[in-house]
Amino acid sequence: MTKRSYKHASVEQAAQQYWADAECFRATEDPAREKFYCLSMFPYPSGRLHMGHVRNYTIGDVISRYQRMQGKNVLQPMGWDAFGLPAENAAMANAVAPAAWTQDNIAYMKKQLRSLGFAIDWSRELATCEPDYYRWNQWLFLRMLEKGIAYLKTGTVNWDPVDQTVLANEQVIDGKGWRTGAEVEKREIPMYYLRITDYAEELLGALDGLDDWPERVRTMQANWIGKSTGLRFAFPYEYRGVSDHLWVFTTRADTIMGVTFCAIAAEHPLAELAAADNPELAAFIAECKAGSVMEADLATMDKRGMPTGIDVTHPLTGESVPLWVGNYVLMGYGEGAVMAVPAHDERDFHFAKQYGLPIRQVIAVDGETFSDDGWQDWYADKSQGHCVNSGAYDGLCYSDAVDAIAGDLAAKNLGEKQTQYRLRDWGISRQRYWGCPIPIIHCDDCGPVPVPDDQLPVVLPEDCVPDGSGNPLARLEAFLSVDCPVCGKPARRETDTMDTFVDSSWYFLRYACADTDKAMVDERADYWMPVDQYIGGIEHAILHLLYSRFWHKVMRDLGLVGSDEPFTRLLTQGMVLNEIYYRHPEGGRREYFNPVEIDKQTDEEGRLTGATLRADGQPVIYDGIGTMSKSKLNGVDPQSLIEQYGADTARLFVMFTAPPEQALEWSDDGVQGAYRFLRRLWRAAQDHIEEHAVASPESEVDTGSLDDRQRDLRRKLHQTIGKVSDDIGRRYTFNTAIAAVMELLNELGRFAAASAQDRAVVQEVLEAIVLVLSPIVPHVCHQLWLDLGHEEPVIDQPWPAVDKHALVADSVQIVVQVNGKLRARLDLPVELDEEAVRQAALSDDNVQRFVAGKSVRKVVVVPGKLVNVVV
RNA sequence: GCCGGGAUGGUGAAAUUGGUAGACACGCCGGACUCAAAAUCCGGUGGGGUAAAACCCGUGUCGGUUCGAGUCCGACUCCCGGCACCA
Repeated sequence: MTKRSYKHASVEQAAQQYWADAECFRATEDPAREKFYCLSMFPYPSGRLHMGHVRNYTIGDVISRYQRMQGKNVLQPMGWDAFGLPAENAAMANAVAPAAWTQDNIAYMKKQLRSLGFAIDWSRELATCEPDYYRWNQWLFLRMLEKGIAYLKTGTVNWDPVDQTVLANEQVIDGKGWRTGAEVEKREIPMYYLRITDYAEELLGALDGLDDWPERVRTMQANWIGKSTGLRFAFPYEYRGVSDHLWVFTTRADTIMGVTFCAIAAEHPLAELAAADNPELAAFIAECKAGSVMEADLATMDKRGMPTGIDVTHPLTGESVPLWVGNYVLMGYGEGAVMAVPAHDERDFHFAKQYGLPIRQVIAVDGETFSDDGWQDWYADKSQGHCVNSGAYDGLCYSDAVDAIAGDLAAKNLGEKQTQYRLRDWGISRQRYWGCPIPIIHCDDCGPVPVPDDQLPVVLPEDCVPDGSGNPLARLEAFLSVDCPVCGKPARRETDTMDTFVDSSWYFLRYACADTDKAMVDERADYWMPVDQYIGGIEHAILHLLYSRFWHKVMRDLGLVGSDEPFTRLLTQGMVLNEIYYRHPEGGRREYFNPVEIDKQTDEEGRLTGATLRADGQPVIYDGIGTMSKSKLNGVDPQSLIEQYGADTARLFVMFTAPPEQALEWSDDGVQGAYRFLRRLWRAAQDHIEEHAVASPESEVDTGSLDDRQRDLRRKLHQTIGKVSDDIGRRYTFNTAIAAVMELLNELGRFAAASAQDRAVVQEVLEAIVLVLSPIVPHVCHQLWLDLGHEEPVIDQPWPAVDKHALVADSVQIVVQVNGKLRARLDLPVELDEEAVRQAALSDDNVQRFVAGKSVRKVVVVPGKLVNVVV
């Protein structure tokens, strides 16, 4: 029976059946073997896979299968980041419990993942919404409370005054509540925080050791931690007969003599005090409390302020300095108060111009003239210049001035040098239902009391349907009512749940020992950890990856894990982007539409002029392109692609279309090409097998008696093996690896096999192609490997080796340039020395045309590559 | 606003260490096969120029370094990601 045509459905089903029956992907701890832990960021079960998932998990699968062929003991697990806001939104929209919605989604998406043939050990599957998992969030939280790493303080949240509920940043659109359209307010509430700032120094310093992380991620984390050394110092003041100090922090102590005012946040105690008998100021402070808490909003709003009427005293000059309330000063940073030096801080400059406050130059740069008409960048450049108008400090450079000023303030007990971090402690309290309950009981007599370990887990009731106004747990008496563990009196449970980043900060440890109910992690975690390769979207470069590092170090300090860092090598996948369309009905919430439902109108140059919803023909708003997300409904479901072309084509296409780190605007142009390639490979193999079987197979290539054609093909083959090994193993440029194999297959197509030796070479080429493609398109390679005459499956084969003897070539192409412009290409024997190459280049006819009549100033020879004649 | 990244043919992209710009594909054009279509195969395809070549121009914009710049440096434009409660 011949297998003339490629039937992806049956090929893929058979391969997947084989892997399942043989339990190929079940990983077992084996200290004798080198382990490789390959981890992809687990998905949020939003409903269906989107192309970003397919890309992410295909990358992980290619690396896993490649490492397996390198002989490693590979673990590739999968699970579900199952708590989160979209489940509550779905509950509101469809009146279905988040738990049921989430379980349905998991079941569907798991089926989709299985159909893609990923080499996943499903026996370790977990979901963060299972009590067996989240009880350990609660357990570790209690350990953190004991160690003082977790603590209670107030934090600011977005408050919807109509729904009487806390809003996520995502639910605030243009400063208004997404459902009610009401103007959002800030509100202070008690929250639990984790002292990530205690680990700031280690989190920063250890970035240097993460050599196999992308440079950009390390830079972003370093900037996020934002270490700066500066001066914390005080402006003494007297107000209503009380003497006190206004403390501020600055990194520019050298400009202290240029202070012309100070500014405090609206929430600063001094502002409240001053507002007590100043209705205008009270109104302004109330105004400052409107709007969202998002930093992007705070940083882009109009800078506004109002004087408090209080004067503070400059600690060095004794001058009176007016104190303002500024809407741009954040209570959460530093002291909630800043010194303002309009001449040398751009924000202060514009604020001073707006309110007519004095601007005093105290730094000068030779050759530059200061003018308060407009801002110039050198005003704030601390790398040049010296102090002026600064009395005793005149002439000093930045660092000398800072030292001198810090010394003088320290002598007066009014200041000290301080290291400051931009990083803030991690607030984990969420006023939401679908999350891990915070294990605290509130007692009128005893205050907040930790739930005793033997009462864990605090199980989240699963039959609630949130309605958008507050947390349904707060109305659930069966959950709320509990006796105080300390005094036994009736008390109430905490209703806040944990930030879902807690769930995702340690799930990779749990995969190593998902079945234990005795402990959070056991000794198997130390076999698999650290993760050798972590793969996930670049959008997680800071928060998730920083929180995980922090959590890991806390667990290390509690003696639970042996490693310092969780992820050895990191690959940050570029986002898969798609167009975004929405409508915004008057007074209602935004309604998004999937791009496949949209008809676009363009002008003759292809520019978008309008867009309408196909269903009703009415216009929709185009909102640019952006990441595929549940909330913007612009995801592309891979299902139809898999059904039409098969998993291998889907995998090949996403890996071929762009390098993994690059962002990708979604288009399925080119899927045909991937499918065509697999069919060509299939037919090339089947044609060969038929012929080979008929004309007595001579399976071994006799490398001692090759003709030129055979040698050329084998050279191309071994060049390709070398390139693909480097592209997959080191560079992670899967697209160029695939292109190299395509070139090889094209060359094979031009090779007419006549003799037994020809067919042996063809067999060698086909086997190598199947081996190197098997991590990318494992199903078709599984079948072809068997068809090529092997008993053992390709999954258990070692990666092919380069035959260095096959790479040897007689001639090399040398490029000849004249003044850097290409003028000739010469095929020259490889053994030619530099002088001979120079002569050959100069004597070329076309080179002569450009050299004739001019004098040769210089000849640059790059051996084996290029000659550049400079005239 | 701040931090990080990106921009190369009609399209996705390649060029790994400063050394041939556009590999490999998609699309399109032409041809073969076919009663016809699909599929498949062969050829062409950055722009200008030529009978064909030669040659000229060309990697977001402007400037610089270099024998030589897509690649390095400076300034800018636009797009994407993150900004602590989307995950």
